[in-house]
Amino acid sequence: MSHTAGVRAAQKQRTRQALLEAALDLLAEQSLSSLGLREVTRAAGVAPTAFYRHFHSTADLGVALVEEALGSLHPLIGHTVSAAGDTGERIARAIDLIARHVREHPAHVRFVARERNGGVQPVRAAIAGQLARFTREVRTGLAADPESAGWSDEDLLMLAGLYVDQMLATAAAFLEAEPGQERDIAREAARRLRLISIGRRHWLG
Amino acid sequence: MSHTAGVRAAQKQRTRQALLEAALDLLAEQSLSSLGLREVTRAAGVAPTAFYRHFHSTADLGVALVEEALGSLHPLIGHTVSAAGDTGERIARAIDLIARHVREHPAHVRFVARERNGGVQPVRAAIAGQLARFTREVRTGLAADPESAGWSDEDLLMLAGLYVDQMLATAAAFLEAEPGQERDIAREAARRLRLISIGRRHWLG
DNA sequence: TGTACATCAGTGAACGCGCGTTCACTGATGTAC
DNA sequence: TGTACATCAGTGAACGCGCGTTCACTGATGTAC
Repeated sequence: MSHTAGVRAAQKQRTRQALLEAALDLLAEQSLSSLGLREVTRAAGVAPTAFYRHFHSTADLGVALVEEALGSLHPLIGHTVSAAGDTGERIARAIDLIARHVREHPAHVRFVARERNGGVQPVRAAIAGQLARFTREVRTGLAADPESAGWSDEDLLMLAGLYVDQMLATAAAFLEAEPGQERDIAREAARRLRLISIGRRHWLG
Repeated sequence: MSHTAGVRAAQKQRTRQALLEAALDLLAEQSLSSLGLREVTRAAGVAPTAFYRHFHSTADLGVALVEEALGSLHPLIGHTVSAAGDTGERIARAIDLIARHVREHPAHVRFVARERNGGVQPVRAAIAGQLARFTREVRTGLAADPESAGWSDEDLLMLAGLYVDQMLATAAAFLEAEPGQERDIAREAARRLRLISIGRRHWLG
């Protein structure tokens, strides 16, 4: 393990990860614009000054969290949109996927929901950028569907945006749910998606 | 003007209003969870300690801001939902109304969008409460429409929720708009509402 | 109308505390030969 | 493999500053007679 290309680099990554995780933890109960650098380093178990070896500021750390929270989700999107099955099955599967993601990564989801309209501009911009990418990916998935024959690109983007917004709203609803309410939220979300699907089917003509 | 029932009370109201306005101003660029009491009193031109004569904390002030931002909107809602005209006209009018409201009260709208998922629980709860009220009011408006014959109350609530979420998303989009982009945002919002209306028309059967 | 007392919105000094940032440092890791 | 030097992630002391909260106060407004 002497020259495995970076004992030092690996340790640096570990500290960076500790900072990100400590921050995410603290963000369960506050927003980024009130998150303190000392708070984060204290929770991560390093000296305050170590922070500067990794980030310029908490806003900078926030942008890194956006990448961590949303960057890995892109493959999943295309997969879900272009899945097989009839409308009802696809809706059920999409909602299941959201529910599982919220269960497994509640802190990341909360962070994105909170900072999407939050007080830190670069983070807002980073989230908007990722969501715009999701919207384009969903659009591409929808375009491949025979049901989209005759649709303009503009209309496909509109529909994709509607779906992406709906995903986020559903995720946020799962987050706020009392234990036991999840089924109601899933049913309401399914109904909304069904209505949108019906609108889609009758959009032309 | 000696005993017009409250020179003192009137002055107190004026100070309270100055605090609310100063806070709203400061919240253009940060979120409530990082808003300081001293910051607010400085901007309002009173001593820090004066704050306590009006609010327990900035969270308490936030709840008052929610009331100010959303409380007066309820009459407007019913009015808009049960307006005359065909679908296209009603959609155009609703979006116009949102655009004007955002233009006239940008700070209030930004505050609500930001704190809806923000880091201050009582404020989040207050906003959720107001939005739930809006949803019920829209539902009542929709129920009066002949097009809603045969709809279950659950489905009407779902549709109302979809509309309310859409209103908020549109308002948030107007807020972020560069000058000149407003028309594009209005067109996209109209398209979304049209698709939802089509879904509504074909929901049964 | 005039007087004497009560109320209470806003003041200003003081407190202890945690903040972000600077700086020179240490010592393990990396590199050249 | 061994040695000598360079790099750099993390440290710890120190700084000035603004924070939220307490307290006793002041003086205009309100009330009772």
